[in-house]
Amino acid sequence: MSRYVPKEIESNWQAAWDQAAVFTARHDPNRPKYYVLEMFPYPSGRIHMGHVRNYTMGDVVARYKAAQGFSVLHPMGWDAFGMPAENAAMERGGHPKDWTYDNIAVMREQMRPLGLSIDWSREFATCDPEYYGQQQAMFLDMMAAGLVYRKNAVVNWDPVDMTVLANEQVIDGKGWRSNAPVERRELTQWFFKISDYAGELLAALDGLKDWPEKVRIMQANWIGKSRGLQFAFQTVAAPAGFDAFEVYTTRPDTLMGASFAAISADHPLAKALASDPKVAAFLAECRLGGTTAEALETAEKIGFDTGIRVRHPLDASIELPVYIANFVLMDYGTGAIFGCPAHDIRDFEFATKYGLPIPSVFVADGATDEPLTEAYVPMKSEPVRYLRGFSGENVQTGEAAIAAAISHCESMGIGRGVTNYRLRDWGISRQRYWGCPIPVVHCADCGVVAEKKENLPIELPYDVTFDIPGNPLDRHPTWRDCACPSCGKPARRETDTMDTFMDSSWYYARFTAPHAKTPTDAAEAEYWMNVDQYIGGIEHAILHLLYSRFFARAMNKTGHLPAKAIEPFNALFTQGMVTHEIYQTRDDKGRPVYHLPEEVAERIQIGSHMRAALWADVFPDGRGERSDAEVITPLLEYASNPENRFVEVIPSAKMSKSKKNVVDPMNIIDAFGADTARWFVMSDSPPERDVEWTSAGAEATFKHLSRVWALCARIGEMPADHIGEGDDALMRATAKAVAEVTQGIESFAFNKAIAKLYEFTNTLSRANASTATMKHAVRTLAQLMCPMTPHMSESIWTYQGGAGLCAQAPWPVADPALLIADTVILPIQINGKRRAEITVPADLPIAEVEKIALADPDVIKFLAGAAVKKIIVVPGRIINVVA
RNA sequence: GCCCGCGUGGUGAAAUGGUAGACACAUGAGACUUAAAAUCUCCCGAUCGCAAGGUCGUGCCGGUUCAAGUCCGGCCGCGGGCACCA
Repeated sequence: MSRYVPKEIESNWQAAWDQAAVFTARHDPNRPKYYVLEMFPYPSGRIHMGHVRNYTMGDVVARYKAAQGFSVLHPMGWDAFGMPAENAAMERGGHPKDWTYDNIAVMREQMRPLGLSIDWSREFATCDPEYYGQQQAMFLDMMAAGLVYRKNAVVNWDPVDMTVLANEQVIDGKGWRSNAPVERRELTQWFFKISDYAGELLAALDGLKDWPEKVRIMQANWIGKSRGLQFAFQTVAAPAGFDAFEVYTTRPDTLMGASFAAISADHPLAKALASDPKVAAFLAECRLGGTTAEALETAEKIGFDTGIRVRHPLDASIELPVYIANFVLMDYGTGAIFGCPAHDIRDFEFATKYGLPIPSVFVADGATDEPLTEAYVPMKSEPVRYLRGFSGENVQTGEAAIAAAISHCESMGIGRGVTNYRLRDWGISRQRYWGCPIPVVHCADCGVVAEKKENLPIELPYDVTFDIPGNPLDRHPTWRDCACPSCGKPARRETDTMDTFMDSSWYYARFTAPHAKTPTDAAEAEYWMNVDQYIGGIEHAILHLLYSRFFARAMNKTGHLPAKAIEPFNALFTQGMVTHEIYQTRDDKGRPVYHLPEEVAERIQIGSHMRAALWADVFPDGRGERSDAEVITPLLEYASNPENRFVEVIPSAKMSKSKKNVVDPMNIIDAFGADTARWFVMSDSPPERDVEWTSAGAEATFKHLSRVWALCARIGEMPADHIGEGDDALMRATAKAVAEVTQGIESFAFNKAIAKLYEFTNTLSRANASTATMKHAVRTLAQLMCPMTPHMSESIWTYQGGAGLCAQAPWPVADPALLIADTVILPIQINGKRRAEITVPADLPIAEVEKIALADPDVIKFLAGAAVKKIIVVPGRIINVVA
């Protein structure tokens, strides 16, 4: 065994694993299965450090579970549809399909040298017709099951690019590409009835014990359950057919504070009034501006008095004006509200603007009834004194009063208690080319007709161009024009494609039978589902994970997944980002200029602060071939002159091309090997937290692995008959390492597992034990490191006489007897301060321990004659003497 | 505005209510070397002390407890999610 040169071993071991088909997932009914999945990548072009961290984490779990005897499924694929491919075609020419598959080829080749234990035979891309054809089949099944429908919806429309924009693509009210002002447009779109499942998706969150609490809370907030009263306002002087309209409120206890009613600009009553040009003009005004959060926040609250009045449901003598208001949403509740300015900030603003009365319903307990200068909105659990309404003069909390108000109204025949959800139906139509075509046909006679299943997949045509704005499918006559599947007459294919979130909502199920002629295979799904461990970024906490949970239910309803798979991910882990410093200088106008890490010289400490300089500033003719020693003096000289230009170092920033702080994993693998990259991203920081990539850290990792390598070589050269004294101690240390590393991996505390491996390595390198014990210890070390550093582990394993492949060796088990210490060191506290320490047999009775403790000279010294009031002995832990 | 989470050395971080800072990075000192690199050894929270050792110390204030980084209450700061949701 010579020097540690990763390049010489890594590709060989990868070939050995491939040859032995070690990572092929096998449906073995006699073994428990384990399905570990990392969120599959978008083929953007190159892999980045975030991928390395994500897939290494999954790989550690996969390799560990395999060593434990599980039949492991660890697949990989590509989330391959989406806009970047079209943008690339528009900007650089070429075809989205070619761009995508080229990227996939590059990234697959970049992933191979990482040595991941992936079953590549199951690989697919969502843009493969074999995949999206099955997705179309499921769409038809779900349509037949009533889970899909069409309706009009307001969207952000870019009039130049002629396409719908997602909210994220609207910047300052303008299209991100075209820079044209975005319009709100009503389009007929396809929707999934996810709202039907709102209650179930919320309730089932409680069962997801192995999901991060944070993600469950985020989903619960997103689903947004509320309980309230829905009732009808009887109208006065309204058009025919509008004798009444429904409103919804979560604060029915404030009903006596009503001073107006307001309806959405999209409300049927508003539309009925639009024959009045003034109303029509107001509605048009409401439609201006985007639907983004930003646009809404800055938008002024405006209203239009319709002249219509409604009667207060609790007191018919009170008449309230009806406004059309731009802040009332049609798709939440009933699209109409009652305004209670005294106890709602927004209503207060509105009432003040339009000079409406502001009657109070309650005041803070103990407060006097004074006119309000701002809305008084107590917490639901805050006690208040009711002035008017259902509670009389009682002091009550909002929660109790709300419940009382609902039952009071119900008993009087005014409305009913209703549960509402914020979650809206999932709009999946995209006016885009590079997505899964929606398999329906529009026929003049038959209407919307589902495509026949035998015609699937409806494949995307290749002969399209992106030189004109809009969806190329719309102007592709031979693809667009087709025969009606029902009557055979000429008809028009749906040219919208599906939201790419559809593609990622079921790929985990497809991996269980990637080549099946149906979307899934019942026997395979039964064996492999659910995903036992899912790993990915927190950015998918809501949309992807919620859609997948819904889609699994929809697949179950249409017979594509067993009932046990309606929650497809048993355990979820959300990993942090890999960050890196940003190096910034400023140009003459003070604008930031970013620099690549390799442009920046090592930092020099001058006095109390660190200074970083650009190589180019220190060596105007370039660094050339200067050695590290040759640069240090010029660097020091440069750094010591504060007149010089220095680089501002901004730590812990997300890696991004524009900030030039991206570290290419390929460079790291070239320089140090995959094992170093893998070990580094798993060490130091807890996996859920961000980890900062530092070149010093990477080098230190490489040095450590080199030390392990050298240690292994040294043990390999020990004479076979060497007898040492430390056998028992080393056996104990080995058992302890096995227990602690296992515990670390089990609990996703990879940083702690690695800390324990450092500790064990240090112990082993200082040990003087017999050759057999040393060899056993180093083989165990190789096994424990194997999930993180699989290549090096194989080399050590083989060199030390391990049988077969380390990757296939059973995970070591610690002998419990070796984990129990004979003696323990007990610190002694006196009044809570540590004063002494005693070593006693581990099984010594408490009474004996007390005796020894009280006889200890240090204890006697610190007690200084004071009487002992109490002595607490925590066995194996600590002794506290209270005086 | 509402809902979460987090504040520990120069840095990344450990710590079932039981010895705060494991493990590692950086810095410093030393060994080896003609020299450098590499490698190895030691120190490394603050403060007082020659030392032994003492005192203080987990954002701030208070509480519970024999014992609090950890539990409870109130502040301050940072981060994340949601938001015309009636």
